[in-house]
Amino acid sequence: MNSEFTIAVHSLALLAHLPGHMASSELIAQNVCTHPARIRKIMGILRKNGFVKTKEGVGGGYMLACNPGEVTLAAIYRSMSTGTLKPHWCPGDPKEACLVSANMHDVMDQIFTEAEQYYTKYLEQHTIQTVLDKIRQGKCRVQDSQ
Amino acid sequence: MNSEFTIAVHSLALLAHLPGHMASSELIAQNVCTHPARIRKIMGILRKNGFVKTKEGVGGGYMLACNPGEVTLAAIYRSMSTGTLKPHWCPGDPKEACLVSANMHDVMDQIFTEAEQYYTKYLEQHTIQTVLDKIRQGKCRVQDSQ
DNA sequence: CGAACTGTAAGAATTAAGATTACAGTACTC
DNA sequence: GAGTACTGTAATCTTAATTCTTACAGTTCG
Repeated sequence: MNSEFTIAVHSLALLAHLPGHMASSELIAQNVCTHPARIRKIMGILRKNGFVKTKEGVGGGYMLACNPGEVTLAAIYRSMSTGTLKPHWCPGDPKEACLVSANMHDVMDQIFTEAEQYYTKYLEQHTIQTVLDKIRQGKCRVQDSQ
Repeated sequence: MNSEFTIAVHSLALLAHLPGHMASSELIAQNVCTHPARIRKIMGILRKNGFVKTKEGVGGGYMLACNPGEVTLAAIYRSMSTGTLKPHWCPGDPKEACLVSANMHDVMDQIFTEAEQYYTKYLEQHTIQTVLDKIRQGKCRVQDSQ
């Protein structure tokens, strides 16, 4: 799995956290620690799925377009990363005479797909809001350190 | 996630499938479609966890040391790949003043850990035997084709 | 028009995964 | 006890996935 799901959650949580619920790709990128172009790509997917709205041109950026308490991590995962849990490489060879070698790929594929459903079942329990709550009640580094 | 879990399941299912429940790393490697050295590495982990026994020397190889109906995929996953579901890259920066950036890493880490528990909960439902059953009832390529 | 944004794609750089090689150790057989 | 057929393990090479960077066209506002 790549990190697009994590970055999407981070970006949405950040927008929910900020007073105006709005930020440019550059600001989000700094917060996430990646490149603005990567943020724009991910926000494009979130826009197509209705989680954010885009404002182009001067003073533009991304704006939260959903209720943070209603959007689950499962919904975000589904729009970003469905199917990325299973490894890329797969064992066996369909042309083999041995049943195990010939059918292992299909069997494991089915198992990974069903396991992913359990995975997303957990993600249903979290929303952008609950993530934000966890973040806020987490240790406040700024005051702890120095 | 890399493919060690899948290969481990494949190897154990193959051993359970074979009459003598035994095979060399080279035979397994051919069946899985990978290199014998990779199989030996994975079988070493399975041996340390008691799933197989090793016989070195001439006529040696790996032998099933467990009841295929009792060993769940969850047990195999735990010994091979715990923690590999989460992406390697992680967003945010603990040194940031912004709470979201500072704490996102810890929060997502916790979420991925808990989601993995749901994932393995599904894997509890499968054993080497149920995988083998699926393989055997799957379409038999050898007779279908040609 | 020009400045400050987004949208998108191509290519480079980095990192993880997998393949290969090598060789020491073990056990069987002659 | 020498030779053969295995495993155990580590180092290195290759390939593929991920991430970064650059570039530029399109949009909006002053």
